[in-house]
Amino acid sequence: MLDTKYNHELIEKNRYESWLNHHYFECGDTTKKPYSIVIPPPNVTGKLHLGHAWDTALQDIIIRFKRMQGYDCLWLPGTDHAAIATEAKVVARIKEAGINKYELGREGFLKECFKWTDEHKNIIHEQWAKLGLSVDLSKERFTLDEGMAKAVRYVFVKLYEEGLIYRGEKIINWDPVAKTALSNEEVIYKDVPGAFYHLKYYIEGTEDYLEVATTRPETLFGDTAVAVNPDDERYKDLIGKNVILPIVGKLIPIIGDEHADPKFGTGVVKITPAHDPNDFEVGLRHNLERIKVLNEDGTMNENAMGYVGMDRFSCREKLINDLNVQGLLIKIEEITHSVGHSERTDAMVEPYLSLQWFVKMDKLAKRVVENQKDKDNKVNFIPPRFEKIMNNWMSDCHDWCISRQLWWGHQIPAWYKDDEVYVGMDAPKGDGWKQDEDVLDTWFSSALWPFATMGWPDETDLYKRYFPTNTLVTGYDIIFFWVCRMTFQSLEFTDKRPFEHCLIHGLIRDKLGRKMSKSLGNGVDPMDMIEKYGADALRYYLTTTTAPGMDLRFDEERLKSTWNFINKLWNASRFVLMNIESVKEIKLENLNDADKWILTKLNHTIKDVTKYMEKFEFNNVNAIIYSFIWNDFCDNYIEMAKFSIDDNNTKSTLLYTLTCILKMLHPFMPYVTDAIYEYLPVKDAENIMVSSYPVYDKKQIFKEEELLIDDTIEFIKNFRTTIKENNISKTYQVKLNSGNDLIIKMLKLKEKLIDKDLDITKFKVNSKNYEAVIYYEKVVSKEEEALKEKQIEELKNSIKKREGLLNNQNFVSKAPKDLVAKEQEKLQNEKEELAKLLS
RNA sequence: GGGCGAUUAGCUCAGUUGGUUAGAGUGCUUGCCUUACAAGCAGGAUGUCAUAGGUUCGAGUCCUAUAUCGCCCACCA
Repeated sequence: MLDTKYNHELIEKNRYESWLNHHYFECGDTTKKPYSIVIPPPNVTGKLHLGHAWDTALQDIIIRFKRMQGYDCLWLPGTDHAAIATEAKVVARIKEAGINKYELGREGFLKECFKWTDEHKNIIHEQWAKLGLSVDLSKERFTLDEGMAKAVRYVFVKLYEEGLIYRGEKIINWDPVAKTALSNEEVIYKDVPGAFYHLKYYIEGTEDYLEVATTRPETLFGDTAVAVNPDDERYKDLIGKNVILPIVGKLIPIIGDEHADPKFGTGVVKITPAHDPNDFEVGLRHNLERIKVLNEDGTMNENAMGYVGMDRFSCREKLINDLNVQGLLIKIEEITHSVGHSERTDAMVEPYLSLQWFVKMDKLAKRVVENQKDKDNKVNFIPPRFEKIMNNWMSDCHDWCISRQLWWGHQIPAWYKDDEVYVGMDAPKGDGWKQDEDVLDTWFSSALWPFATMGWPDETDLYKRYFPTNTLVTGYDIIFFWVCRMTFQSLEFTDKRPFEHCLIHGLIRDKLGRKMSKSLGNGVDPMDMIEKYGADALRYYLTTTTAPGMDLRFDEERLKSTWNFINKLWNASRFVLMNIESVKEIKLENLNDADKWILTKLNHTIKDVTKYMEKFEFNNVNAIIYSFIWNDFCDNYIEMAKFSIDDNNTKSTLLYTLTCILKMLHPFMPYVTDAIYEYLPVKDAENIMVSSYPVYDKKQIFKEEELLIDDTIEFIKNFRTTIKENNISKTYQVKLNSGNDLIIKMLKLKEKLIDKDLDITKFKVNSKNYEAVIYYEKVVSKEEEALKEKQIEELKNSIKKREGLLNNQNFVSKAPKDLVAKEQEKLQNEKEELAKLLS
């Protein structure tokens, strides 16, 4: 027997271990159809946050649902080495011990990274267990494991051979703190206060100067031209002449280039090809020299003359001062402009000329867009609007900078000897070859996740059976980083989409709608919430409160009310279990009206719930199942069942309905449903998670009884409302013109029934089939008189409106017939009601 | 500059292909310790569905503008 109170802590304790011991999460039953999901591997950088809890709960719901529907389910777990993020954490950790990574050396540092990784994998495992995730741990992978390394090398080599990976000197985003290149996607643009410095670039041999505005004056050491628009009447005659570069004193040409926008600023742009992507392009067109002025750590290099070694920002300050002294500074215009920052280190990113590896995107991206036009092979986004995001990005994206000047990651499979480059799976034979020191962007390996984790490039059984995967679940914030890249790599290398469905969820925000972040201190630890309310409540709350794709404002009050819902389920189960001990087998025969009614409602529920489960609309699942359990099952059926509780048919119905409820809730709240299921005297499986999902059964639809009990409930409600609203004292008597046994019992009318009219205050109560007159002694107060007046007024208005509608020939002829009939019926009812009030 | 989303009860959110009295939870309120549950039961009140037009017999829902908030992308010398 269940305890008197729902105790999530007690229920969830040790249950996960038991599931593991039974190997319920493991895939491999080849008699069934396969269904697969790969987990978005969390970074091994820290603990899981609420977003992870949401994301993984969604996946667990899908996988448990499919498992119960009879699929052989693989939910493949794993973690991501998170190159730059983890390296930054480990660097910080060893720094506390007073060590820097260069002292440790590459090998020693990687050892530290693996140590860190193991620690965090443990934390993640514990948290997955707390959440109750039914991942198949026997298939767990890591983005930096042997198999992934093989796949990564294979892909790199292939793309290189096809000319889709190349090495080139380009302007990339440089993080001076992590001292590595970044991809465009790893740069976060933020609006920060800055300034436009207006400088004088004197024209050679004259007293005239060009006014040049720049936000980064310290780059002037790398200037190799100033550009004006060739159509700009103000300056076009100057093209071909030279200006004197301030401070440096050397001559640089004035060139004409479309890049200079006559309407922007002064219309004159200084050109620094090594430190600006646009200037780089200008430099190419005009064959300009590229002069770097910065070191990797953001200090000024030897080209910065007297400023060598200074940090870029102090250099800027001093330089402006010096320019001012020399009369070369015209003005400083304070502005707010958006400046790129490193996603991980938050350092201001420096556009920087550098030799890096790139993935050429045109062809790969085009294929994604093409594939999305193929109905049978596209990735189906839920909600569909996110497809546009992928298509837009894939239609206009730059080459992907994939090399990182880090140690933690997949080392680039390229070897150099003098001017020779060798790219291959393994090191080339012969002496003198040196492997590229850099590693790959972490997303390069994550992009292969859905197939590389299954053994690809080998044609393993796992790969053949479970790839392509069925569904991927992730947040909209990583569509660019991950979903797009998985899609193009999958199409390129397997000729298949990586997943059939892509369920997109939003971000978790705090109650005020702000992003949860460390700096705001508004983060909520999912483990704290599990401790307070249980994993079941947290999962149900997270996955059912918003529509797909929407952000979620975390509201602890609502989580609390979810706990109440589970408590309700618990108590309903208690009631059932207390009364069905004698049931040895479920027999649904000789049922009474109420039994038939709940079975009918149950089957409607099963049908709708299944429909919405298939569509991943879990908020709609909640709306249906919540009201079925609370309103239909608890408030009405259990109350009615109390009158026939000794009847085995009612017992069977109670048990059967509860079993179906538990099964429908199981994907959402695995712990409590498993615990209650264990107590059922009759069950169809050794464990609820391997039991079969309820199926809609037409034979359990009893239309007539459904209407009858619906009407009975309607009548009971009307009766209670009448009593309450009219303040009718408990001594009332009732003449039941037409009623039924349930009405008498539910309303406890037995002692109050009379069979003749009385000449005292009375109220008529009715529903479609039933009618009663309530008699009681009461003087009507003024308030009640006023209320009555108001009701009459409202009814009259409503009747007038409805008559208008029904007199409208357009409506009568064009609207569906049953709708018109319904309206007529409503009108009739209203008229009767009015007559009653006026009597 | 381009795109996307949101705007519905005090609060947090639903609202299917348009169907005529717009829902839930919470909060508020009235009465109940009715032996599954007071973390509950039985009732009640609360909305110009952001604004303005339009289409339609009928609009929260479709169309066109506008406003406010948020997000993404691009640009920013």
